Amino acid sequence: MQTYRTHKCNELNEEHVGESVKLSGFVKTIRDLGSVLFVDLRDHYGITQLVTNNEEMITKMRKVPIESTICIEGKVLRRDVENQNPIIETGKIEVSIDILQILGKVEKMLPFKIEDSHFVREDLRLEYRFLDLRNEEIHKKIVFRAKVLKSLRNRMDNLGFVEIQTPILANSSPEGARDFLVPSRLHPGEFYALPQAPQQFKQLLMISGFDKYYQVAPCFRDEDPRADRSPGEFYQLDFEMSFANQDQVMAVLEEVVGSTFKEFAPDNKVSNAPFIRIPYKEAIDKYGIDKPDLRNPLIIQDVSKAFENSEFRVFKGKTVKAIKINALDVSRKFFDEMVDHAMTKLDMSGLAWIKIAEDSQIVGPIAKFMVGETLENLKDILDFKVNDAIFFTADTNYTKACTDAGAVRIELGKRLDILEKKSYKFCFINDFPMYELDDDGKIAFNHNPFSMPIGGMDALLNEDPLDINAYQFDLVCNGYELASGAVRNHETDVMVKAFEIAGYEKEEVEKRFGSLFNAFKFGAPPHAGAAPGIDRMIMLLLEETNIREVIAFPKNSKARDLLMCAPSIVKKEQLNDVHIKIIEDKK
RNA sequence: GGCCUGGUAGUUCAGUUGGUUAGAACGCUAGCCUGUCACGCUAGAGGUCGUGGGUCCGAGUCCCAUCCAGGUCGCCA
Repeated sequence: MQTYRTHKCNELNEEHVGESVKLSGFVKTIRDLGSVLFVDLRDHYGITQLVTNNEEMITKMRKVPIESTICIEGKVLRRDVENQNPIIETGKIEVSIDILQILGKVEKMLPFKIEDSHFVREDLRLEYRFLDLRNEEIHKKIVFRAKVLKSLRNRMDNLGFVEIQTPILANSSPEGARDFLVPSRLHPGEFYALPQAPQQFKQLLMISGFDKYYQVAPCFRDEDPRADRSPGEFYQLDFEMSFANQDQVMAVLEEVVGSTFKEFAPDNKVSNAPFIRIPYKEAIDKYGIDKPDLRNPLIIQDVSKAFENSEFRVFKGKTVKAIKINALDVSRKFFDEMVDHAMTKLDMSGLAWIKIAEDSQIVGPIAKFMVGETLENLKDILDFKVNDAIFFTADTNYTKACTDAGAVRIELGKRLDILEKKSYKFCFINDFPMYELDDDGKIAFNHNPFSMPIGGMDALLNEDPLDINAYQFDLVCNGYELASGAVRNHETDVMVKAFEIAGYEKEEVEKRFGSLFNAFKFGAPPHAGAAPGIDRMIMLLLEETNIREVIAFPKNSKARDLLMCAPSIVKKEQLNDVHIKIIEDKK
């Protein structure tokens, strides 16, 4: 039986000089100097330099294509001081190639140089992902991910959570994204759905008395991807707690997520618990978005009042939002480019701005309207000084004025380079509205319908639905939504009422989530939970902006697996088995 | 589905106002080289300029269509 190695490629050092060793790995590079030849041998652990000046061995080694796997036997040799390589762990020694065995030869031209794979176009990298992953930098990210996962599990275990696996072949979810469907062979015309989240299962586990559940849960959603959103499937650290309130769930997130960031980003400033809580409405007001990047110091202010009696028709009677910046070093060109960006990229109808010049004069395209009462009011609200500049967004629709300002705030943060460096700023966005008006002006759930309305039945009966908030919150870090959490609604009468307000009959509720609804009738404990996104956490920790960088085998932006060629056409027999007939797309 | 950006050698890219034979670097092949570590040097091979139409004396370059890729909006509690 063959043994492949006595040591890994990161292990040998001066202590081993003189020993006979056996190493296996990938040929990273061959440096052929004629009468002496060097090989960098790479494995998962590190790199060791091999050397030979034996003519026969040189000839043999020259024929080994780069990236082949080889096994060598040789002696550990000390390198002269001037020939040492401080960059690699094993830089003080090298190993002679006395016996060479080629284990796996590269037979085709490599599609790209392994060291450069990070710069290669993404679809080619994904097609040859197994080579891409050989790149040490990319390799490390996957190992890093494993360490984070282990740490997360340890933290959950230490807090007394029990890991329980829930079905992958599950049922179609009543709310949210499109499902991935799996046709049933045994039951013609019926389908499983891959879970968008183990939401209903984890609630059932609470009713089963497991008290604290968690799971590194695969979640499947058939939606278009984004740079920060994995196509098709992703992982959440899903957890749920019985007899717990919102603060207790937040405390778990602070402990688990916060500490994990501190552990894996030791050079960065990480928010201390308790994380700041920002009610949803306040977030929209101050940041124009429900996932604010708090590294950005700019805050949006409401200046509608200043324009109530203004002659400036574009603003008069509208919601007007303002962002004040220090414009000491900002050129006219900066303003023009911001306006251009707002109109072309942000799809805004315009972007107004003024600057307070050295002589306290207001300058800018709308400066002439900044007079009298308007100016006095603006000064009161914004407290601006010489060299400040102010950007305005205005709209008859309150939310639109806010979100426009939010987009401008983000862009200003980027262009002015004022984001706090090396820091992870966490906050909770809470008090999400229970309902919103849909496109037809009807009352609809703003998020999933499982959350407990704040105020319970009393609120549902006596308040304007649009004023009711839910025990529903997000954990946000540096502008990314990291987790969603909620106190669940475990009271059937409150649930029926909640659905009634959204226009659903009781029968509809029982039909769409019958199992859960029925289970609630058997002594459900109040429960609450959350689910931080694991891929996104790791992406943030590695300071990546593309989530596919932290996934071993990601799908591309059209949800295709370019390596395994999925999805693919299947045999007719397979379709017959599951009672599926393909209908040609008529266009 | 909408919008933006891109597609030129195996890879990453350049290619000016439309003008002769489409270039560079790295990789690949062959040769030289005893201390390299992104080794160096010499030579060579390698192209349907995504695809299909069009304008023009002439298209990598301009126009139209289409495919592919990335981003973004819709969508995603």
